[in-house]
Amino acid sequence: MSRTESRGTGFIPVSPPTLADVAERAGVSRQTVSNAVNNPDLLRPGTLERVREAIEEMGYSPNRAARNLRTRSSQLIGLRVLPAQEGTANAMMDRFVHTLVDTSAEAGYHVLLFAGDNDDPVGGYDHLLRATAVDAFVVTDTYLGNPQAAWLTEQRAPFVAFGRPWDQPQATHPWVDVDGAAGTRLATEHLIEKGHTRIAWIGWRKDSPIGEDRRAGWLGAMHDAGHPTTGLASRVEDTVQSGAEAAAVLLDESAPTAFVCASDTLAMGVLHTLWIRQLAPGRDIAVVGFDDSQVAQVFPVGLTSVRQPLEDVAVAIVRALESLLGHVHEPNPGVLLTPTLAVRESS
Amino acid sequence: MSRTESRGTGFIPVSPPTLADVAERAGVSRQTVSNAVNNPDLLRPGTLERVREAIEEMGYSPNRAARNLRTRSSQLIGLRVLPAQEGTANAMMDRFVHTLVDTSAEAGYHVLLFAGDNDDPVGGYDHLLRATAVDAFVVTDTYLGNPQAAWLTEQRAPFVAFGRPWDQPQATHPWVDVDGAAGTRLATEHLIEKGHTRIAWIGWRKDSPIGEDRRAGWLGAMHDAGHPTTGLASRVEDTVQSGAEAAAVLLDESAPTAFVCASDTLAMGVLHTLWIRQLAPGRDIAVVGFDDSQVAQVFPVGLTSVRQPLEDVAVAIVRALESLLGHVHEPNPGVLLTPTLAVRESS
DNA sequence: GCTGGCTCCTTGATCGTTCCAATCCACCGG
DNA sequence: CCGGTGGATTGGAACGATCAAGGAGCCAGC
Repeated sequence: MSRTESRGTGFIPVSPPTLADVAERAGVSRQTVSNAVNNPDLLRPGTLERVREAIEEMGYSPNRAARNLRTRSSQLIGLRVLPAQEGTANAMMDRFVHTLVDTSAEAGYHVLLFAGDNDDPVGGYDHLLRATAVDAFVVTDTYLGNPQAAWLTEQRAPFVAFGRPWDQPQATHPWVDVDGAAGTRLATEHLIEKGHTRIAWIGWRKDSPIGEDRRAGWLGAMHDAGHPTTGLASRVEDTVQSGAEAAAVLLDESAPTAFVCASDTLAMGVLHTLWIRQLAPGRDIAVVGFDDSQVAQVFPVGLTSVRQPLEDVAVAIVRALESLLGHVHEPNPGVLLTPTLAVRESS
Repeated sequence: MSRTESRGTGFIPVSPPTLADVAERAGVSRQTVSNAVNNPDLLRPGTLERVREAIEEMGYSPNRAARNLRTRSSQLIGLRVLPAQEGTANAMMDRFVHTLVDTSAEAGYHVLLFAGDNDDPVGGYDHLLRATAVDAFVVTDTYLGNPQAAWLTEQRAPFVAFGRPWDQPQATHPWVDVDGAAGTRLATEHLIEKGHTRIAWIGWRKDSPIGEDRRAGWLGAMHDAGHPTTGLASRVEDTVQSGAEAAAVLLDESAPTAFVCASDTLAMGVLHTLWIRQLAPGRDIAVVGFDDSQVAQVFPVGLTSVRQPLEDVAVAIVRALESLLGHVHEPNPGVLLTPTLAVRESS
């Protein structure tokens, strides 16, 4: 009963060969072909060879849906995408997603994107979970008060977070994060080494633990070096405009010679103010941003910026996912990676 | 035979309810529940109500794998992601992908990302196709000589291309593209309106049909206005450095008062040269870029840029996919959309 | 009263794979 | 010669949904 023959009639697309087709051709049973694919060690070398030839000749690939149904797994990892933010410098997700896709592929997984909805933060997760459409999630927006991590834990859904559980220190889910404080410390120490003593900080509002973390790096480095910090810190919204205004105020009131910013967006604001005041970035005033965005890279006066090791983050996340899905209990659920500093002309 | 009871023992995660579970609870057959989900019109209102209640109470969602197996479709759309390019201004894929995910979701599809490999341009496609892991593809990198479109056509795989089949005018696959020439024409006419007559062009090498298309828009607008173009065009690599050098040469030799560029990356190069020469963008020399990247948006002197309607592109692509997968024959396979101009201080 | 047609619902088969238990076979020691 | 052993292979069942037929039940019409 050759199925390809009975089906391959004219325009109707020929359906791909199945296990049974391959089995018939190789003169073995379905299960043997299945084993050849999944547990080659179980076959005698000769048989394996024969089956492999048949697979090759027929261009066989196991049907995903059937395998998923039987094994109750989809080999898919869900990643929620948020609305693209216009007017900010940050397009780092590109880098992260690409490595995530690459690394997942090596581990035998694909990445499934689904839409996020701020009104219903767990809706998308719920649907995919109940339909067993994905095996696990990667959660990237672990901002304060985000219910996703708690909800997923409650549902016993496997997931790995990009970002520490700031507001839930008792959380036990695996996470991977970048040590923001280490990044800003790196930036500040770099500036101190260049001879700066009055280094200002422009960061986010106090309710952002990520922002406070980054601020702590600047503060720590300044304290360690014995430099003053009073009047040198500012906390604003993450927009170019806010950064520009904060820089203007700081320049007027505290005469800093360098700026460390919580984001490239804010740094662009600083550069804007310098531009207006005819101050040359790097020569007159040093500026360091955060995220090493494309903006930092192509800006005429290259912007020195803290670069998150997003590739390493993605790799660590996939590792965590693997041990999670392989039912290997990982004793230490948290991974903290250290960023680097991309030094350019602005410092 | 209550399955949830027999399974929900202690730590073992309770498997989601199945069609049969819901059917038992609602006192109907499996098929009736299936119809309640997929063809509600077939049920009597009372029955439908009853089944819906059962579905609601049990939190039932159809198992994706089972449905996929039976219907021979995955409700997944494959999108190949390319390595993130560093040092260029362009992160427009973010915007595109997000809308694609949103629009696909409305049409009942999810987006599956898979890794691209330059050595094996069709490898990823081939695997997913043979495993019937996706229903269709969105092909974004339709550069010259790219074998994917032809290969997919040959395999009778459903796909929609973002980008015209430049080198294969006889291709019949559906595609959606942005009219680059219209964009640069818009940019050039905008500058002409501002009183400029010596408007220079900085574009890509001649072997890029997209680049030549964009160049044609500038050329056409200049001709129509009766302005000279000789010595005002330059073709270079798509890097900041090349853009800067080209701008320097053009300024020295042809004294343009404005630049239209094939990309924001090149425009950044122009701005670099202006910066060095102490020329103020927008006041002394006008500059227009292409893509409305984040760089254009956050640059201190906002960069006027041609903005591709990526949201509309994504919507059109999903429409095309729908009619493709619904076996509706679309007589006109090509959709050409017109970009807009995001005017900022640089012009 | 029987038929035909309609609406509403049910039953058995099927999609292509992997799990499970059984079978086959060669080899070995007693 | 027989039972035990263990590796290689097999056939049936199951995963959970939809498809394709096939009933009930009801009503109109002759």
